[in-house]
Amino acid sequence: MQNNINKLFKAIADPTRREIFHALVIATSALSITQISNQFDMSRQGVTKHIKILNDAGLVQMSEQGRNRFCYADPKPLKEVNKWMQFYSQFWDDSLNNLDNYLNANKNA
Amino acid sequence: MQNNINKLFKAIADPTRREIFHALVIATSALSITQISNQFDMSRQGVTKHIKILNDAGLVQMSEQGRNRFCYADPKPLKEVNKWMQFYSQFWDDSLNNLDNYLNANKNA
DNA sequence: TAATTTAGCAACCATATAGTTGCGTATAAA
DNA sequence: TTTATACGCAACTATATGGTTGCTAAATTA
Repeated sequence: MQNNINKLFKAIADPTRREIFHALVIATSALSITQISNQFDMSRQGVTKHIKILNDAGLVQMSEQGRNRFCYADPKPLKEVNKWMQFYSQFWDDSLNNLDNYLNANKNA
Repeated sequence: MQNNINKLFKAIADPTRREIFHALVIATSALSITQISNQFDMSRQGVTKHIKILNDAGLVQMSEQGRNRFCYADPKPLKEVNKWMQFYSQFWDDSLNNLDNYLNANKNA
């Protein structure tokens, strides 16, 4: 359906998912779905859906223990996003990259 | 409706928008809507919508000249995404950040 | 054994998203 | 002046998304 980088960008596009991810990153232990839900003003099922998307993107890993499913963050896939951005970082402070120059190059359009 | 960082993450979440943005970044001149459309298998209106979202996120700037609207990329807002990621980068290669450690910390859950 | 807790699954809902077509209008070219 | 081009606006469509509730089953606790 979708390749990894697409899943990744989609996963971090939602603010609630970024919050859940953040909560897991700063947590000192893996958290169960219920534990995560308690931190958010949302039903357990809502959280479960977000967790699934984060898991599909590789940003959250799971470990089943009895009736619990402990979740923990794995930020490694973000390296891919970082790689994507690195290409554009060369233009961040590029003063050539401004209106005048672009438009001058476009005189005969 | 949405703050800047949310607009930004949403804007880059769509693969077509990332392609349009990329095309503008590597273009040697600003491109009109029609010129961009010609590079994609999509209607002009479809491209216009994507451009609007990129523009709202600050990733694309516009300059009207007669009947043309020239678009050029502005990667600066991506700095914000980079800032977001920097926090998590400290955990990328953190060997403590693995299943066993998390679960050990969770023994009495 | 009975009650409680954790969580999955399915159905449902409202809204957002990604795309289209048709049409009108301003600008530029013949 | 007529024709062609670039573009915005509006309406429409299909599907994705973010959320809910209700139910069932498995695991744990009393």
